[in-house]
Amino acid sequence: MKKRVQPDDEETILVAETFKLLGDPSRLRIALAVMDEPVAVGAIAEQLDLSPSLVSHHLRLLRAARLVRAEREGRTVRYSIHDHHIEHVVKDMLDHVREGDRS
Amino acid sequence: MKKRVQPDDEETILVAETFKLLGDPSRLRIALAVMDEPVAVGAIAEQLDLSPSLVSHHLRLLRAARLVRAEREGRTVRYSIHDHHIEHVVKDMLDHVREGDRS
DNA sequence: TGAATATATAAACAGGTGTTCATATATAGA
DNA sequence: TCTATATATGAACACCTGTTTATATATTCA
Repeated sequence: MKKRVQPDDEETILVAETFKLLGDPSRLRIALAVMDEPVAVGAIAEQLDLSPSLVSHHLRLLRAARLVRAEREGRTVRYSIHDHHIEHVVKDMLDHVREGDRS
Repeated sequence: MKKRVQPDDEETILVAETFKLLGDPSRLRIALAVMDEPVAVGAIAEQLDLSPSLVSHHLRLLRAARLVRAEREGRTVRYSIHDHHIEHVVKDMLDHVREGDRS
């Protein structure tokens, strides 16, 4: 129950790996696409104009890092953002980028 | 002054690029190292056991993305985290990772 | 100016990674 | 079972990226 502040090496690597997942445009778009509601793999692929195979590949990684969660419903599997935590991280970073443009 | 929610393609790529920067262990460690106070390049290199050259390389990227800021003081240049925004992003992600370990 | 220290930059290489294509698995309905 | 649809997985490849090494720039002090 002790609240550590500075991460050890293992945690640092885990955090970096998670950031890296969001560091790819396709994966980030997928994460954004499932932000509001559960979306099926095929629907994500259509919306983002990516192959279902590629979307599935990325979803597996995102899921392994608990960035998204899956729920099966018959033949389709719907993915959604894992929790509000991740939502905040993405939105905060978006705010950071938007603060940067002097337009 | 309009508050957009969904990023366009350009913003998405920028956000991804910024996440990618934090997605490398060395760069993340550097970002963490300058979290509390401005630290000189050489001091960061010593503390993290990285070459000054490598640290400088990474700092240039972090600086270009406004993740850190630099202030020169004579021969030394001290770097610090750019703002609390970035601090939150990193700490939130750390929390996410820590929620994951069932130990 | 010249030497010493602190950063920064350039080129090059090895290892990693996103994507595609082919194939496999899973579920539903007939 | 057979067919059709929705996801998932494996292998291969082209491109990218972190790191090293060498060199350059910047600042201080004598």
